Amino acid sequence: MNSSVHHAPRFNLKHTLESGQFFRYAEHHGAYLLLRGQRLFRVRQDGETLTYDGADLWFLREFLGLDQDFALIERSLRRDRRLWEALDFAPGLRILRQDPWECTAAFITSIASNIPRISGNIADMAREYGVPIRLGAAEGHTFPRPDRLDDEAGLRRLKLGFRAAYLVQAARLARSGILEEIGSLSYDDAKDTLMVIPGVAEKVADCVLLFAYGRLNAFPVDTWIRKVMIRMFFKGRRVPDRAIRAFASERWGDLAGVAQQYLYHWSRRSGAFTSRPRSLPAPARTR
DNA sequence: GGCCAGGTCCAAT
DNA sequence: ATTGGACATGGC
Repeated sequence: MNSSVHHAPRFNLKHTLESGQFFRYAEHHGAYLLLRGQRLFRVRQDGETLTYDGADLWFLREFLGLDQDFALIERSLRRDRRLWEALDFAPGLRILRQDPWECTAAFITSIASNIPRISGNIADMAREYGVPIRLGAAEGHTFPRPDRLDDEAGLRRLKLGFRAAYLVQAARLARSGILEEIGSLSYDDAKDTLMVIPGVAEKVADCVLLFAYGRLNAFPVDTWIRKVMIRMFFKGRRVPDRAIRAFASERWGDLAGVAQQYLYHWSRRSGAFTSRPRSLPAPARTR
C-alpha cells in the first residue's frame, strides 16, 4: 500500500477524533480508518508525523484543519487560566472540517442520544443507503447523499426513532441546496438558515457551523457544556443557554467553539464531572 | 426500573 | 418570553 507522510506539529489525532465531534472512525492498532464524503482513508500518528493513505494531502489538511494557526489558537486560549486544565488534558485537540451534509445528519441523529448509539445509527444508515467503498482489505459504506435519505419508515426500522422525520426533512432541504449558501453568510444568517431545517435548533446549528463550516466562534450548548459552564462560571446557578452562549462569546470570542470542544472532552473524560458514585451499597431487596 | 443521553417542537402560562 | 411534556430507543 502506498502511504504518504506529513509533518503536523501541535496536532493530536487521537484527541481530535475521539473528542465527540466525529462519528465515522474506527481505530485499529494505532491507525484510524476514516470515512468522510466519498472517501475511505487511513491515518496514523507517530509523534509529529502523520502517515496516511486513501486521500491526498490537500483533502487531509482541510479535513483535519491543519491549515488553522494552532500556535495562535493555543496562545490565545491559554490567556484564560480557567481553561488550562482542559487544555492540558488533551493538547493538540483540533476542530475538524466535516462534510456539511454528513455533519448535519449526524447531529440531528445525536439528539437526545449518546456517542456509541449515534455512531451505530450512522453506520446503519450508511450500510442501508450508502455506497460500498474499500481501501485495500478494509471496507465501508459512504454516508448516503441527500437523495437517498427519503425513507422515513426505513429509518424507523433502523431505530432512528423520532429523528427519522427530521432526517428526511433535512435531506429534502439539502437537495434544494440550503447547505450550499451557508458558507458565504454571516454567523447569524448562517445559523438562522440552518435552523429552518426541522430538527435543527440552536445546539445542532452550532455543531454544524463549528464542525463543518469552520466557524470557530460557534458554541454549542449541550447538557455537558451546560453543566460545566454553570459550575465554572455561574456559581452553580442555572441560567438560560442564551446567557451561556453570550458569556462564551464575550470571554473567548472567535475561538469560543474551540474552548467548547476542550471543555466538552475534558468534562466527559477526565472524571472531573463524571463523578457519579459508581458503586453505592446495594439497596436491600424487598421481598 | 427509572433516569438520562452532544435536543427540538409545540402548547400552555 | 419562559416552561413542561412528548417524542423513540438504549444503557446503566
